[in-house]
Amino acid sequence: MGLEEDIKQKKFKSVYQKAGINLTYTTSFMMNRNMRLLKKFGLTLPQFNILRILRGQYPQATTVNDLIDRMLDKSSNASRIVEKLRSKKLVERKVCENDRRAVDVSITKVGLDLLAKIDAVEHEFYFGEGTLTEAEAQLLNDLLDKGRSAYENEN
Amino acid sequence: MGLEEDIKQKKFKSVYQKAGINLTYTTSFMMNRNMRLLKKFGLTLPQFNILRILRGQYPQATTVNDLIDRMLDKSSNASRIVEKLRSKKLVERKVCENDRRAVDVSITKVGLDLLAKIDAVEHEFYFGEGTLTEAEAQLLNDLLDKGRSAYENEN
DNA sequence: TTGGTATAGATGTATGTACATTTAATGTGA
DNA sequence: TCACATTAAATGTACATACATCTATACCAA
Repeated sequence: MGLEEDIKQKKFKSVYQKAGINLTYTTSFMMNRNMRLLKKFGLTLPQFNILRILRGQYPQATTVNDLIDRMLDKSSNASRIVEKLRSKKLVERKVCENDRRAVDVSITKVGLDLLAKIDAVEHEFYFGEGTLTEAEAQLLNDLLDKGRSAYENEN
Repeated sequence: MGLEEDIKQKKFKSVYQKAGINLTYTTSFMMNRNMRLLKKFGLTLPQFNILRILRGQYPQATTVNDLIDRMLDKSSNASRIVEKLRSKKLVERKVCENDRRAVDVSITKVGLDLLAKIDAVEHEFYFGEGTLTEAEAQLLNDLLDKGRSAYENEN
């Protein structure tokens, strides 16, 4: 089914407008899907993203500021998400010794075990081989990078 | 700048994983941008999307249920967004005469005037000609449609 | 007609986001 | 050393989302 049927909009002003709306619709579609998958593991998407960043650094700790830098959605509020994860014992926080303003966050054994379980279904999060060929996926990456390239000075 | 530098992640498991993350990142990038543009007009993105749907139907009214059907993010909570718009005089609500459970929502003159102002900058919301060629934008549409096609039975 | 069910929408709750402000620690220049 | 700016993080507020539940209306079959 094409985009037109999905959102019940018959025509678009231009192929550019359609691409913009298609991007939003497709991403929202996949994110809703991923959210449902993660819910089975008791995680929300932003919680999962932070856990993965922490695993990437493990066994090093990561400050809240570093987390914000590396989150897909730059401006989200890492402090409160970390607190949620801490209350589930998935991460630990301790004041950084070198800079007592900063907070070192690290993933716990419990957190690592949970991520290991999610790894087993991780391929479900993305368009897979049955959907796009490798060349098509590469092309999609290139088009997205090229699209963003016009805005490099922003943000 | 490629995705790797933007999100400070050096490598991906596959081109599919990279495409998934690229989709999320790019869409979030553009939506943040659009949000900032809309803020100048006193609107949030979902409020803007609902106003546009209402204009598409104008002068016919649209029920809240129809709005939910046609919103890009299907599961959002239309009632409360409509109430925000009503408090700004941008839409009107009245109980539907044929079905007193339903609520007819229509855009007001004030709402139409506001959208007309936003139309003047609407091209800023999407990748434009300076960014992708028409053929590339079309290709992007095709890849997104193909990507979603594997999940047609869901939702 | 009536009793059960479906539907439209509103509402409560937990979570997250955007943004401004606050607090505490650090750095810096006279 | 000390005033002042900067930085890291937390917090308050308005808004939005996801989901469950509730209320009112409509439908439908016996």
